Amino acid sequence: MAGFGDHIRNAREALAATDPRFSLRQVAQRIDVEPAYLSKVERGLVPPPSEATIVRLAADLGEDGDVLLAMAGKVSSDLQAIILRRPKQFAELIRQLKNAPNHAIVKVVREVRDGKW
Amino acid sequence: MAGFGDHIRNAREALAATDPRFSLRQVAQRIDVEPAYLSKVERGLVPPPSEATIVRLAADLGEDGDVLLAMAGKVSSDLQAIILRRPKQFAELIRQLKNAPNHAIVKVVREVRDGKW
DNA sequence: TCCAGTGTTGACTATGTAGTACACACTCCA
DNA sequence: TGGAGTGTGTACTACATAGTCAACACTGGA
Repeated sequence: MAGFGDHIRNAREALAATDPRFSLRQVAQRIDVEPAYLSKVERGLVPPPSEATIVRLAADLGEDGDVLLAMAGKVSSDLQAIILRRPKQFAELIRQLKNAPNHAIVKVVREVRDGKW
Repeated sequence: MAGFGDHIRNAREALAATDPRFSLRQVAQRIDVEPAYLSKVERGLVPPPSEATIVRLAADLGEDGDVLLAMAGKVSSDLQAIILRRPKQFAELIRQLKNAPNHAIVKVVREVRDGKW
């Protein structure tokens, strides 16, 4: 398993290779945490940051917020809020899709988007 | 808004009306918390319990676990686990269904269950 | 050569979460 | 009439979360 820390370190260093603005210290400053903390996060010495910090980090590195949150074992709170409004319906839907192939979910998304309901 | 505490107090007292096994103390004992704590939970003096405790409580009172968790502002961790395996797909799906009418979600559930994918 | 910028170490802290422990007061019914 | 069972008030605790802060050692360019 790649792990949250490894992933963002790799992502950041890839960017840093061509752009000095992606040093650990400068990223830390932009996302408003101490360099020491980001260093520990990247090396997995501390658990992944809070949702808000992960989101800022994802934005800075040009990564997908939902995916980065997932690597940290978290589900975006805006998704949670949607689920919480209709817990029964969404619980059933999600459990139903547990073992569905990826393309099935994508297809459902498309159908809903195209208003086939 | 009804609130978590009010809801379970109502549910418990309704059961207690015909069955003495649903006194606050006896329920507390079965779900393995102190009576004082359950008392405070029911009156909203403390935040709702942990997921595990809510699940035991729901089972004891014959309530829907997902709904009770939702009233506590929590999404069941087994649902989270499903989402976390494919964060992108589920994030898109859920956001797409944010404003969909209830029957649309139910319909999707049915279609998936019936293997229309 | 020196210093600006780099990553890192170790100690510490504030807030939130999820309760326990124990005593108190009331009621009812045997 | 007194004891079993009821709900409640107050104080306290253990652990997790989400970081800060100050100081250290290394490196590359002016």
